[in-house]
Amino acid sequence: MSKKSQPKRKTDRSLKHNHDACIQTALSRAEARCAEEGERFTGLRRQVLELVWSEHKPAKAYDLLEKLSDLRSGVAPTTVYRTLDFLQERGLVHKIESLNAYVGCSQPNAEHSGHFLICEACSEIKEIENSKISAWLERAAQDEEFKIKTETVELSGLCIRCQPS
Amino acid sequence: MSKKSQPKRKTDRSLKHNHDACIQTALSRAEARCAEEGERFTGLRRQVLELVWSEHKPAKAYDLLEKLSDLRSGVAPTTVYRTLDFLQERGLVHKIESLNAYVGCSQPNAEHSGHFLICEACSEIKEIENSKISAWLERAAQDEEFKIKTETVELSGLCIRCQPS
DNA sequence: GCATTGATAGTTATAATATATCACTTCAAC
DNA sequence: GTTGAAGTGATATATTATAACTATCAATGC
Repeated sequence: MSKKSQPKRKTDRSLKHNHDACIQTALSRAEARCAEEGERFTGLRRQVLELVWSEHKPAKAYDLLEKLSDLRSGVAPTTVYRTLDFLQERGLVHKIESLNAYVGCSQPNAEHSGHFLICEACSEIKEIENSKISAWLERAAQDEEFKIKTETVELSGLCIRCQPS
Repeated sequence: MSKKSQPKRKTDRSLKHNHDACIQTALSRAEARCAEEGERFTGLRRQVLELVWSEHKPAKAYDLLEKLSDLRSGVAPTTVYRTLDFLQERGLVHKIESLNAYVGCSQPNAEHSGHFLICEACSEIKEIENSKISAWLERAAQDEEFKIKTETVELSGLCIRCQPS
């Protein structure tokens, strides 16, 4: 509600970034990605994605449901799950399995699974773009002659801001 | 029910191993581990662990509930979840987050999180003991100065037996 | 023995998460 | 403007998980 001007101080990562810009970028990318695939980026889909992106924290389906209900009528669980599925299939959001919750993806791309750092203290989630991880995991799977299709990698712990100094 | 003698042929990994031995080993280890920690390995705990170990496939809580009901009376969801929690805390079972299901752990040890290969075709789960994985992940997290406490690593795909040749 | 106490298990109720199914609407292509 | 597919609404229900309270068991000190 009161997402207004962000602080002037931006000297370290513990301070707020320009999150409105974050959201706008995500929405634009989503729009582009849907266009590429010949899919419609409807009002409902935009609203849900915007809600998911409202923080860098996992959004629970039923919380989205509640917030979405303030924006439009006739919202049921199906509405939310269907839309999240659509967004997931296009790599626009990821499901965090260990939390039963959803986060926006900054690298829209239906292929990648996403690897996450989840802070137990502040709930912030960071998607890590470490291309080596997939390579490593594939190597490990190779030892068992296993063919990976999707990777669930969720690392819980403490982010730098929440670690006792 | 009909888990009797295993096949004589044991030339490749696609064939059954001596799973009864598997279960017995798991139970003995569990017993030992509880003793170490001064915890009681009660009949209920033994039964649940045995059911979890009945296959190298993830067991759903409500399936365990049903099977457990055949073995004793007064079984409710709480019974199962409570017992699974106990077993999890001691590293005797792992929860597979992406499936909401549980598997037995062959390296009873409260510390390790477990890394899994999950076959989408046959459902078999293999826990991989690749100590390098944790090291790699920690290195990746270190880039973000993130302190990992628990790792969820679940790789879905096709095991060697289910890959089209 | 047996009373006390903490751990274990039973019981009931309900919360949280997710899917199935069918009907109605919208939109774009023809 | 008709039509067909995609999108959304609406209702019902399935699945997964926890809360809160009670009863029982089992180890311990007396």
